Amino acid sequence: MSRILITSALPYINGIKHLGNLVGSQLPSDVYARYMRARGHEVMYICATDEHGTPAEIAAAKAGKPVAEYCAEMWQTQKAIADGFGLSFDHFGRSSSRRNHRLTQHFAARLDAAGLIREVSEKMIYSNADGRFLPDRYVEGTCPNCGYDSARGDQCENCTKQLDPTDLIDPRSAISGSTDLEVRETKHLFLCQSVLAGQLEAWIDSKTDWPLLTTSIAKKWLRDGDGLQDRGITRDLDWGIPVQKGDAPWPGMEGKVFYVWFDAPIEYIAATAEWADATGQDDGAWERWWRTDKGAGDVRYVQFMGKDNVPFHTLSFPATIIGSGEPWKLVDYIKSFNYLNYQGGQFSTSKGRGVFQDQALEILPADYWRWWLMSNVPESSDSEFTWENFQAGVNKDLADVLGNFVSRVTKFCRSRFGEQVPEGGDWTEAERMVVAGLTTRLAAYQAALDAMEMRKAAAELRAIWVEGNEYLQAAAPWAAFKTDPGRAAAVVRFALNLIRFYAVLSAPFIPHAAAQMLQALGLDAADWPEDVEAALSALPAGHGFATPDVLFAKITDEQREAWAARFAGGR
RNA sequence: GGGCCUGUAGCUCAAUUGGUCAGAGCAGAGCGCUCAUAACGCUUUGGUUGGGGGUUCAAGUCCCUCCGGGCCUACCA
Repeated sequence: MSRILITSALPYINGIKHLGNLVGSQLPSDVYARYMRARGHEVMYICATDEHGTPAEIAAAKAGKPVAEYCAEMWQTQKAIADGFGLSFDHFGRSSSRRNHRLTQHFAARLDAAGLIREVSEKMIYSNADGRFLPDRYVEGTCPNCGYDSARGDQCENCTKQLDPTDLIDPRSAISGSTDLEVRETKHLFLCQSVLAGQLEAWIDSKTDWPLLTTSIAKKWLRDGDGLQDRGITRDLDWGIPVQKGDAPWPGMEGKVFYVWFDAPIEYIAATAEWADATGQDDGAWERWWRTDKGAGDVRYVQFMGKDNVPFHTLSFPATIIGSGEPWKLVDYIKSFNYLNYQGGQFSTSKGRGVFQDQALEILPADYWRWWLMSNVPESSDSEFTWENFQAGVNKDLADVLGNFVSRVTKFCRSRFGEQVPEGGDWTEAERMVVAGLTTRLAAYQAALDAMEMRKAAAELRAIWVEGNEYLQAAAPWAAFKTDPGRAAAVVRFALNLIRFYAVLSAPFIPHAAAQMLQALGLDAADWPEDVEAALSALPAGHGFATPDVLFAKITDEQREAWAARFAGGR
């Protein structure tokens, strides 16, 4: 048994996320966590909301609520949605927690003591009407290059020229539209990542088994231009973690907070501490996951994220950890994903284009989404959601191949033998062949999941389901029943055991349906099969079951068309 | 502008990292079965691997070039 620490990238707090946010971190990490638990490993699976930063403040203002209240409510909402999708976090924390405040301030103090923090004085745009400094992208104006009138302060969307907000002609606040802007001098703390660049590069180079996507992004940042740049880790905002050296004030930094990307990854650790608090345990309980001097030496730590998160997880956060000089656990493997597009374009929160997580759960059970998203997860390149593909995949895989198998076996048994596992007959060559085939398939399935190759794992699982249909067709218990009822009984007994087998193996991907299958068989739980032959003999003759309802109703053409129209845009 | 990824059957993806006639699922066609959610099984059509050039005994894989798609470029997160 090993100990596996799993973190999913933190969803940002400013509203309900669309499916793209699920597919690249939360779902694959959940499949992995469920699988590893099923294999008997000790798992700590952590996620949290990422609550700080300008967008959170703006979203709260739009909702007409104090930001703390807004975040608390949105956390509840996101938690409920995560539960709805069956995400099995050991703890779903908040980056605004007391634990994260203390830990973030602690890390800053350690970095400062190590000489890795320097003060930088910067000129920033201040909006008098908004009463706040504006990040570059929140300053709009006319592009000096092409004349586009809605260019942003970081880059002109029209001509793609990189800009400085002070370059803009007639600059205005993107928040209020106010032109009452001024340049103000402000002091910020920078993390001296450049000092650690050599260590970081050596560390990245040692990770030869990481996805290409992960290492290529990391190396790009390490080597581009003048190499890894120092990074500002503080902001002039109200909502956030106050800049302090541990418990002590930080002279000159009064009224400032840490940058959201500094405190967000630290929340992985803090959320584990929140978990210990919530379950009434002491610090040792979470430290044994995170401190290599306190028991985390044998932990394998895996992170899941979309590609946009990779620089912060390969460089900034490791710089924080390494720079602290303390024995915190560094990530062992980073599984990164590309983007999921929607019907030929991007999912768009602002345009209401695509399916949002709450809407997804309204229209279909979680397992439909889990299955399709994971069997089409963007592992090697961006992938695309279309309603046609979604309908075809779900109907064929879940309804026809798996659901119908459960249906045909249980209904046939009920009509011929009644609702208990039938007695009589013995295994023949046919059953032994299936056991041999499934043993090979199971090994491939496990290998894919061990390697976090989600598409491959899904394909193997599907192939395992198909074996059941092939077996039934060949064994034809409906024909055997007429001449040799004992043989038919043996086939049905074997097939009912296959349902149990499928429930166990499918649970990482479709936990709700798997639970229904077990429940129909009158079981609360079932162990992962270490031996296929034994697993397929687990249900004895005489064991009662209940013929389940249709496991997966098919998506009709009418539904598909209605949804395609509803989610085309304009939420 | 710079960097990275990507282009394989109508669709979605594989191909042990340079090594048998480039494979699977879906869709299409034919046959079979009748237990089942008109479900299942078997067989089968379909590819000059985006175009062109090069290296090699051997290229989907490496190099050059052109064309298309995408991402990143450090204050959105």
